[in-house]
Amino acid sequence: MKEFLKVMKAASDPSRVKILKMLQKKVMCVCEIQTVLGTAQSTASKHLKILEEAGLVSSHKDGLWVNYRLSDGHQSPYAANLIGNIRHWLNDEPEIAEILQSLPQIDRHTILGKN
Amino acid sequence: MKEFLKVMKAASDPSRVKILKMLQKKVMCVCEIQTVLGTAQSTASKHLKILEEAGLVSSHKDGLWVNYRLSDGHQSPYAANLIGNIRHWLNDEPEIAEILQSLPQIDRHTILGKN
DNA sequence: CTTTTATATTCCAATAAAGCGATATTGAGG
DNA sequence: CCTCAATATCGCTTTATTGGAATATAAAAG
Repeated sequence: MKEFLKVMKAASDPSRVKILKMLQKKVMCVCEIQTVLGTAQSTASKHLKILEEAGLVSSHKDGLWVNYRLSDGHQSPYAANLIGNIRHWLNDEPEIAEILQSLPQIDRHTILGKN
Repeated sequence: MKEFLKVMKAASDPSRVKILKMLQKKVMCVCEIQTVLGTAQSTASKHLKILEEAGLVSSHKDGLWVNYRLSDGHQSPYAANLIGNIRHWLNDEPEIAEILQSLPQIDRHTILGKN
């Protein structure tokens, strides 16, 4: 039950839904996600933690960066189901479509004015 | 997006999940649900409202009683999906199994010592 | 039209969640 | 080592959510 509730709870916040939709397009680091969401860095990091603990997202370090990607769902059948469904859900929501369109311009190396 | 969030939020409370699992077995009135959950009447009523607004449950009056049943999901594809999946989810959770087993003994006419 | 019964709603207290700034951690590079 | 960059965690405030008691509504029965 707790496992199920974690997934539902993780999926019931707009910022986290946006993150899931972004990660459906590409692997991203925290600073990229933070930029797209327009939140503080700590906020983005916390959302990612919640998603990861629900089994919806996985991370792995690459030097200073932490890359987040959609989970393959092996941790939780509930997570697996949601990951599969959300792929074709919400794509027509203006809020989401706009974000997805902006993704190609988001690059970790140009975020803090480097390069 | 709001529609999706409503469904996820409705499904992220243990009492509401229990209600969904109960209604999978039979149509129930508020006082029966209240009894099984062991909560105040207002609490049960409020949970049912949240479930109904998410499109997960529907109600219809029968005299003084209000009968609640699982929705057919036509209001929301997200609700429809959850209703379909939850049917075979969580059945092995002790917390849920116990409730489901107790359902046959629950009857609105005997709840307040009447009969 | 008053009373009773099942449910809905309102109000309030307690708990949880979200956001942010500040600080801590961790890894890379001098 | 010392510093810098990316991320994580902590402390705090604001806002939601939950639960129950009390009250309101609505239908049935006298």
